[in-house]
Amino acid sequence: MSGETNLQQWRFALAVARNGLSVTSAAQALGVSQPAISRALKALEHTLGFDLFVRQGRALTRVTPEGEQLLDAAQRAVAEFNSLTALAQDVAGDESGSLSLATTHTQARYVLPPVITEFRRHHPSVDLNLHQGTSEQIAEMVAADRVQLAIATGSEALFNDMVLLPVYRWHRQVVVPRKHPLTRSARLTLAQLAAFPLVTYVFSFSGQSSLQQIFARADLSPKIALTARDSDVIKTYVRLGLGVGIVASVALDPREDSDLVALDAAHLFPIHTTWVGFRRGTRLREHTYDFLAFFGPHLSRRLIDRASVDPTRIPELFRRLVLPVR
Amino acid sequence: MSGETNLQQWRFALAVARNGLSVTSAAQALGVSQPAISRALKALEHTLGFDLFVRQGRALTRVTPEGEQLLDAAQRAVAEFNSLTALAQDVAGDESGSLSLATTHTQARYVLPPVITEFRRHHPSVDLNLHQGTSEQIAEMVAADRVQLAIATGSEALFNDMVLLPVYRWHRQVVVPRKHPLTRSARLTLAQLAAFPLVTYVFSFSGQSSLQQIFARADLSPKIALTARDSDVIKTYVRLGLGVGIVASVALDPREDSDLVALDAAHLFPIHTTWVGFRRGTRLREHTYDFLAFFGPHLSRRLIDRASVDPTRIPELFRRLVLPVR
DNA sequence: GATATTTACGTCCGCCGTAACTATT
DNA sequence: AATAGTTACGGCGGACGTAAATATC
Repeated sequence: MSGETNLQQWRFALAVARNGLSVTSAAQALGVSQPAISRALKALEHTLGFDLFVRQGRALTRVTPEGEQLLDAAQRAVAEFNSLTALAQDVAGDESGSLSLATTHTQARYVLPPVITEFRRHHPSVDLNLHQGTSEQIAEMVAADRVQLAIATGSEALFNDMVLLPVYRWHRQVVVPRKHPLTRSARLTLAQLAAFPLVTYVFSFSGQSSLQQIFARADLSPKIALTARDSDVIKTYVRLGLGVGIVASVALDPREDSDLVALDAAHLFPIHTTWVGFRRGTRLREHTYDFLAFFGPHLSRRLIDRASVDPTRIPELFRRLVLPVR
Repeated sequence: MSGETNLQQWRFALAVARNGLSVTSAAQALGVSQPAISRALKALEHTLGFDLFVRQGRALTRVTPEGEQLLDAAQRAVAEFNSLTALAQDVAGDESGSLSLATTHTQARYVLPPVITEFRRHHPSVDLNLHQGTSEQIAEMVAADRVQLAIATGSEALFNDMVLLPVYRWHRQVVVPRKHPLTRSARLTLAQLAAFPLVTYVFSFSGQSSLQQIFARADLSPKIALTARDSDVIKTYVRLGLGVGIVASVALDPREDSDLVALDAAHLFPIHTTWVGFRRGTRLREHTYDFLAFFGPHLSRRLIDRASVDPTRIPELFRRLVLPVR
């Protein structure tokens, strides 16, 4: 190995690895020209004396075994340097900076607005980037290092190497128009529900603990009138009488949705936990700690730090905490 | 904070901190000109927006509180980057590089020669730097990051933030010329010893478990004929009949010292453990693992890695190991 | 006046972006 | 043809060393 490598080269290589082995998208993600990446990568591999990526023609097809090892170590080095920078800014009392987060529709639409408002009030000069997407898209943004925080419900398996902190729990509610037959029922049952066409989230019908399976276990197979990606669409179609809606409890606004009747369904479906996550090895800025505290008041700095050090202890650390149910 | 800091700046700042806040010696240690450090430091502090060092006039007198925090984090970042580089070289199968170690006279003179020989045979292209000094000097070299490995006996307190692995144990032996009265004694006692002037190491008479105290506890106060810094000097004066020598057991060579008689003194003085240490957070090169294995065959890669991860477990990890006594 | 740090200056090297080129589909 | 990566070129900026200046003791 002749010569020195530098952090920038590793940053570039990591960006390539994280952006589907595409030099172009890595360049876009980092805001540099594409030749810059291409050249730096070549120089890096040259000083290393071996390749990090396998090429087919000019395209990168996969990471070499050596690359796996080194990119892993490089990730740690880059993370450590980023932590240093974050610490420096905090010590400087520098209020600027950015906070980028990715979350789902329901969180962005119903849960986060007051949190964001509060945050902006305390940190007006931090520029906030909120990205909305499916769990998969959120996971992708995290993987490509485009966001610092991820907020989602379930799908923990998609977020490897992250520290996932439970924030609050919610259950499903059934929504129907006024005067719907179900409003006369004192305590809903699955059988009653299954008698009507259902309108609910797309993802509620796939996966392990899907609604499908819950009904199936009771030997019921309800008709699905419509699956949507967000609660607003669901409520719209419930209003049109298309069927009975099943939405997250947080997605109901007493005022806005006063034309609808919400029926408790906590006893029918399992409870969900919404979490917020960040990459392991990241040092959070002061303002990020603040954001987390606004989001979940139990998320004290002390608790977050402990969880960061050893994420396997998270269940234990949160066991005694009574998370709010919304 | 405006602009970016870079690793080099932090390396420089760390070097200054580690070299007694002297810009000049930091420059020498890093092999760069002194203005380079001075300038980089100024630039770093400027982008940070606050000072890392307190100045009195032009001289640096101490580290600021902010500096403490940041240099600590910077150390981690730099160490992580160095680890990356070390890994890269190993993955490249790069046999070059260097291994620098600091140790005491006894180790350098009696214990290390075969280790070094073996090492050179396996890694002829690694250039080896062996520095000899007192425990304090060794600690200083470690602190200034001028050596990767330190080998010493006792003085653990001087080597903070290091991983210290026990290698072997040794006891003291009494050496006298042939026909010395003590050679007739079957089993030495402190009282017998105290009847003669003693010749031994300087450091054996200072500190916690010094010879002085051992004799004092037995109400004895032997006459000290000479204290030397190395065993060769001691043996020389024993040969001249100046007194009875007390040396490390490893410092006796059956052939070379055939004109002297060695008397067992293991029952009189506490046993010592010689250790080898390296800074926490360092990633060792392959050849360094090899060196350690040659030095202490029980120092397997697995054991070293475990000890590195959590040095507090070292006593536990080594408990079941029977260290050789020499 | 000696020592250590800072400032000044000239040079060089490295990295970047634009643009042209090339391989692959 | 379009897409993605590489090579070529010109320019800018950062970092270094030498040398001079300036504090500080």
